[in-house]
Amino acid sequence: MANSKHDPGERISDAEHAVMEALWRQSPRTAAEVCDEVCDQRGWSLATVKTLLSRLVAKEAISAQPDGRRFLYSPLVERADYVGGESRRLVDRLFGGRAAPLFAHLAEQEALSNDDIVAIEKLLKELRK
Amino acid sequence: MANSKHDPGERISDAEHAVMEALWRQSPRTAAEVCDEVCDQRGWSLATVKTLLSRLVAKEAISAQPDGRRFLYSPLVERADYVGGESRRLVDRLFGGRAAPLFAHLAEQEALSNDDIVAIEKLLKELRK
DNA sequence: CAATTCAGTTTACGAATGTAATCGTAATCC
DNA sequence: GGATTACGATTACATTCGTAAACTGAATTG
Repeated sequence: MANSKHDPGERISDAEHAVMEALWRQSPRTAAEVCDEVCDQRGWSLATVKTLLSRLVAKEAISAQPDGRRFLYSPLVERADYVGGESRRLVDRLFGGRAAPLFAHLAEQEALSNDDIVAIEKLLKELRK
Repeated sequence: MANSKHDPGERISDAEHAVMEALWRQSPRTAAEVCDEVCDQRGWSLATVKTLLSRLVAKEAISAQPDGRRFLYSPLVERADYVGGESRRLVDRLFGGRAAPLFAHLAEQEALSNDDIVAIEKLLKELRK
């Protein structure tokens, strides 16, 4: 394996993931700033965001740098690692670890747009070199 | 949208999914038969399987046909629907609904074997017709 | 027919999750 | 400088999940 910064060890939940996305988009951020970005979309209160931030700190998925009396939160887990892990999990669970059947399914469900197809063909060309 | 038989409405959990897989492989099945197939792999007791079967019935993910004093369980949710739904969820959550980035990630993580690549190219050829 | 066995149902119980409210305290505003 | 604000920390509480054990009633067995 090449480069995994920090395992969260414990898994990141759905709600927590929304907070991670906000921090991946920009960091470091205060709790209030994160709330600005997610509270509306998810119908959350600031208190909820604070809870989620604490839990993420506990899981070592993010760090909290003291800044005066508050904290600036930053991701410890990289988005690429998280996304890779989750993708892998799905492929393992549902497709016996093979990616091709996943694509077959996405294709069947018409989840592949023309843009997707073009993009993927380009990728394949790269890969087979 | 084309054909979805039965939504489970509630989501199928990880442990429940293992039971579903057993029933998708073959059905109808009794609790004991399901246990034969999964208890070893997961280190579960028969009691656990019974609980999971009950919960799946409650979620209307499977049916229970009385057969004498026991039940024969069968999936109500089709595997293709479940798999499609889960795949879609992942793609939506992590890739903004676009499949191409998922593909890129799998490629980067070397999660694509040569066989996968060949299979996917074949699929793409079909699709663009 | 009484005892045992077997199948489903009910109850259990701790950990994780979603979603906050409350508390304690440091800073800031009149 | 007392009141109000702004934060994080602590506590809360209903659900879901994982993992069973206990219970109940029917069937089988001796």
